[in-house]
Amino acid sequence: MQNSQSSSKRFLDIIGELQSLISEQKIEYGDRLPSERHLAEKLQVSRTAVREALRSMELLGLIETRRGEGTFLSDFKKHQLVEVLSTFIMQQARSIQDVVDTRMIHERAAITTVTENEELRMLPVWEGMQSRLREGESVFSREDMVRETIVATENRLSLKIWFLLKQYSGVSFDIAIEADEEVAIVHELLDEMMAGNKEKALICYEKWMDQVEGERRETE
Amino acid sequence: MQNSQSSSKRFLDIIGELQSLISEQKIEYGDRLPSERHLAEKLQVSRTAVREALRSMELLGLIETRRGEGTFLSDFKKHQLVEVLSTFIMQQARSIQDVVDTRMIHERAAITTVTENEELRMLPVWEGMQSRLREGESVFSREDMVRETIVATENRLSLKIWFLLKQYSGVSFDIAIEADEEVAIVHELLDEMMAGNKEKALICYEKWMDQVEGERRETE
DNA sequence: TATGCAGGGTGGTCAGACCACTCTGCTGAA
DNA sequence: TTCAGCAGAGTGGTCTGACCACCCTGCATA
Repeated sequence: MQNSQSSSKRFLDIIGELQSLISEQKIEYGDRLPSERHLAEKLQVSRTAVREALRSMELLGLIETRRGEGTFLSDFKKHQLVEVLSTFIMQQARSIQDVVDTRMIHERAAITTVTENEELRMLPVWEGMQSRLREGESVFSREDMVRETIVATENRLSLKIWFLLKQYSGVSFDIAIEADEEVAIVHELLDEMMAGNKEKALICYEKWMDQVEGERRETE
Repeated sequence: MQNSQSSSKRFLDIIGELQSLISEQKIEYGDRLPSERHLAEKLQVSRTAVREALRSMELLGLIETRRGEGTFLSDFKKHQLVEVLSTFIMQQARSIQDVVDTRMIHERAAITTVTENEELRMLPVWEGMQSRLREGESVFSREDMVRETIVATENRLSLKIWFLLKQYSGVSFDIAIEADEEVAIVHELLDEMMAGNKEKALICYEKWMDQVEGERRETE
């Protein structure tokens, strides 16, 4: 009938038709969709098929169902988002290097943002980190350091993406900063950040990451 | 029974049980799952319910179904990823500003990468852009300019994320670079990039974005 | 006027049936 | 003996019709 998968994947077609219907009828986020029975009749398929499509959409957060009330379009325009993300995820074919590179893009951006913003530089969290470093608290991990920096930027989207990439890249990130050398580098990084030296802070970051990378290779 | 949604969302429970079953029985990626009928019997639910769960998982790319053969566990370690993604997507709570900021993070990173890499700076695409700018070709849009820069970095993941964010941010990006002022800025940006002046290139970029932002506000 | 109940609509679930497809193993012909 | 071809079992895909649990509304009753 249409693309490669053709006969199979009817529920994907139904999802597509639902999306069309939503845009045609200008259904806004929070509005109610037609009932399952009406949809089945309108699309000329069984209620079973409609439900399979709806459940999938629900799992993706596109819709929300309330028994006795109906099915509602979730707010936000997540549709394309989900679509792109899922194709990206499903295709995989992603070289691990891209994931690492992209993760570092977000990390560098956070360092830059903090370093260039005086208010952010004065946050108590940095002092806390340095004292924890000095005292050699093993609870202070690489992940903590980077995460707090991104948190400080207050860009929660970047934080989410970073978190996701971190899991993906499979790097042993949840490791305490203990080795003297590493402690020194991170200390320097923090110093430069708090001093507002963007270039130097970034250089420290690169040094740090190089070291982490070297360590990873050794353990292979 | 369990969390807030309780009675509703049975299919979510089923998904959970399936995941348990998969890990218990050590089903590897590519292996076949028990048939829908067997699962229904094992989990003591109807085949309908099992199917709704399976279709959801299929849409997420966790499994793959082949008529006449069975249901197979997809490869890749998508599970956590999808989990993170869905919570991220479902929660929304995303301010549009975060989206714009994050998009710019990727754009700045691409400019930086190109500017710092001599090989990338020598790509013919930049010359082409400048001549197109000079000749005032309206086919040359803001989107083209930025996209090509990210393409040049060869980080396809970053490109995907950028593309996604661009769609989201709702900025009129598919606009030709025509105004004299804008042409001049982009020209300068390209010049600085090709000269390898990272700082100046980034300053140009900020100038450009400020102008685009100002323009957007005017048309509101 | 205010309370409470009944009915209709909605999603949630189920059993059972049939179809289309794939694989396997048996049967019969070469 | 070998191999082509067919039949059957098993699988996902779809549909029907039914019942349940729940929510809302409006009407009847106190």
